[in-house]
Amino acid sequence: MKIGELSRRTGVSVRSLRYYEQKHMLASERTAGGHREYPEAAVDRVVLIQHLLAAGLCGDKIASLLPCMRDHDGGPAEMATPWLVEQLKAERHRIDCSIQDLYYTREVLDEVIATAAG
Amino acid sequence: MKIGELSRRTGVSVRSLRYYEQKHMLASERTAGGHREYPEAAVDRVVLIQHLLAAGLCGDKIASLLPCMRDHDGGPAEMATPWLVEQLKAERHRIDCSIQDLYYTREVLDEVIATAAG
DNA sequence: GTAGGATCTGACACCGATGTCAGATTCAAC
DNA sequence: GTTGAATCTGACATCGGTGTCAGATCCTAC
Repeated sequence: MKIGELSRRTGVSVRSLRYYEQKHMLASERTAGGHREYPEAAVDRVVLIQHLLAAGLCGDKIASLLPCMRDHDGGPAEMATPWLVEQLKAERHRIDCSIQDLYYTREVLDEVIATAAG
Repeated sequence: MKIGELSRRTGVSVRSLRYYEQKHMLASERTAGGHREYPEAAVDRVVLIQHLLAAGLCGDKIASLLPCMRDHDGGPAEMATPWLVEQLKAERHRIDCSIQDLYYTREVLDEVIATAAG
């Protein structure tokens, strides 16, 4: 499919899709004229990228992580290097901290909301 | 205390403390010569601000939220306006979504880490 | 009084994801 | 063929929190 359709189907702007490609998170074939052509699987891929970005992973990490994931075909295309595994463990720890922080902040918000209501 | 000590005790840079003040998240008295002077309670306040910032609330929201919180003295200094309550509920929802996203992403990371280890 | 460390203000830079605009080119439908 | 919509590239802007630098001023210990 073309980039416009991918944008429509994922809710991600055309601009962002091009950015993902620039950062090597998303690949595309090219038409004779230079237009991007995506396979069906690109939809899931883009959704996944959005999740990872929302979780605070930067583009570079995502780019190196993606080939190490199991995809629909089964095994991963690449094995994570020890260096990458360390990075991912650090990210995992950061995420744990974020989760704790979010729970705490949600309680703070709840208290203020409750106080205003009561 | 002076800004340097507050920085040391909270681990927040002097630059950031001044920024918090500029955004009305943090108040200070001034010496005759213009130097900032903080009460003891500023330490907790700064820690709280860090939590809220880490949770993705922007400075303006935090500034309007803080006076509506219960402090050590008991009741809040101000009541949250209906508008603010709506904002906070929206933030709460955003936080819920973030938590879900983080759990999902953590699973993804775990899977890659496990695959690399196994 | 004086020296040196701390603080002041104001300005500019940075990051990363995204928006937006301009001008050129391609694609699809008639 | 032609035309209008879609896409291309490249550049610049934005946001918020923070880093950093310069030059001036203050505070404290001697």
